[in-house]
Amino acid sequence: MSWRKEQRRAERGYHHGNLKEALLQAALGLIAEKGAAGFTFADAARMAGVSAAAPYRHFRDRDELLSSIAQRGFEQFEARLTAAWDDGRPDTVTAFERVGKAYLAFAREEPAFYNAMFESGLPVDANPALQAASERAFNIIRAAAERLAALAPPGTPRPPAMMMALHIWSMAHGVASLFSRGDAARRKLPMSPDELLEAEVLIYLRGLGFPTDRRPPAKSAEPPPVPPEASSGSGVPPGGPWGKPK
Amino acid sequence: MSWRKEQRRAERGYHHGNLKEALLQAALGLIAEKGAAGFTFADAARMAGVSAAAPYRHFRDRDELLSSIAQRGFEQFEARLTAAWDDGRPDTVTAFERVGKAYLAFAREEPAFYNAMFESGLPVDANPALQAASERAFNIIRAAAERLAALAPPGTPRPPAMMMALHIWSMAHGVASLFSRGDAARRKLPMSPDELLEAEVLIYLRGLGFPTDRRPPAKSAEPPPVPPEASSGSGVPPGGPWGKPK
DNA sequence: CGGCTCATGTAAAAGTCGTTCACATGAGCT
DNA sequence: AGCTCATGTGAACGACTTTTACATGAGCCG
Repeated sequence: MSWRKEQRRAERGYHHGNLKEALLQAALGLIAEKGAAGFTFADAARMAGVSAAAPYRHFRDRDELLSSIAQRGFEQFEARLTAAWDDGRPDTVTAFERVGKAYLAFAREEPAFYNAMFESGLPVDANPALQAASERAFNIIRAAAERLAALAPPGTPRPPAMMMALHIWSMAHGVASLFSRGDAARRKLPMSPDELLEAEVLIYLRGLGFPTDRRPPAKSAEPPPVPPEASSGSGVPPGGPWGKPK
Repeated sequence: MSWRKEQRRAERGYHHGNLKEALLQAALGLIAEKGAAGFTFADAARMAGVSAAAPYRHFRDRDELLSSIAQRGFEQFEARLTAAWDDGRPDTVTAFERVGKAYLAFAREEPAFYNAMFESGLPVDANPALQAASERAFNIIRAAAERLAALAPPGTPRPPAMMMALHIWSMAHGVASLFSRGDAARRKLPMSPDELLEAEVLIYLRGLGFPTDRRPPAKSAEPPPVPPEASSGSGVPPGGPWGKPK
């Protein structure tokens, strides 16, 4: 039973050398399989091959470990949203939808981070660093909404970018929470969460007056950083945004 | 300290008489203040004035208590949504938005239920009764979407009602989870969660081609159960759905 | 190279929970 | 009156969190 521990101890000596990181990784794995609620400080210590008291040299308590994970999560989240947005290339609407997909992809592919960030019940606003990280992630959506709002078709009132950002955030979060994870994900849906969110966003954007048809594959020429594009399409795609894809 | 317990015991004798209900109420209170994660079986027992083992005569384990609460929550939720929908009176769009507001109101006014239902991490689909209750609640939204879809303006493709229902659900859930409770609720918003959701839904409906202007106060005459109403309004309200109210 | 020091780890202990088990109580039926 | 079974008690077990006193050894200083 404990020969592993002994052996590992032999390998690394009395001092672990990188316990903090090892604990974070262990916790990540545990949260992924048992949820933030089921995750245990003692388990993480065991998994790292140290005593139950050792983690207290690196984290004030269990919550601080969770916060650290959430923090990292927000950072990775921000990175993925940033990459998806890609500064609005090749065009604002396409990039915008890519951000939505990235949101869902993150929820699906990083359940542990997502769990720690949004479902662990830890008070985000109690930790300034955590709040700042969350803010930075949201700012990606906000910046994207800003650019999108600037393209509002002339003649219609320009929607407040902040409101758009909050709307999109709530859609992505709602779909991710309800359909893209765990329990309700098993609810049999007429379409995938990705398709569901894409249609939702497209309908929403159309409600704001944006042209939302899929554009034809770009002619290969590199478009300028911020193409004018103001009203390139005409309007409603045949069948609507929910037309069966493929 | 313990005179209360003694006194209560004197009042009610060895047998509590209504322990199951008392435990549910106690748990509800505890969840409201400390969240489903922080809620403790032992605490509920203490609050009901019985030993820590007593609850096991009424619930298989802690999870079953939580499930019972979630179940009740879904039932109350369904009742509130049903009342808000009011079978589509006075007109479908108005009633539909009332359902959205009811969703938020429930999340705000019944944090304990909401927590148990959506944030406690208990496997909804593992409990058939729970799943059924959740299904019934969702069916209200679904039925409302059905009626709304049937009113789709002629000439435009008719949106699938199920999709609409899922979209509306995700919006309401997203707004409720992110802005209407606990942590992120303190994020300073440019508008209230209610206004946020209302605008979101209106824009969405407009994207589907529905007329979404506010109608003038009804002339006092009782409208027929399902008024025709198909395209009573003209289209875009001045300033858009996000126009500063009041 | 020898010794100091401090970060890092351990063991033990206290307090809390969840859960089980043998036993106690008393409400309601016969 | 007596029986019985649902309901409550107390004690006990193991797991977890957190604290405390003590151990180890890596890195630095002379």
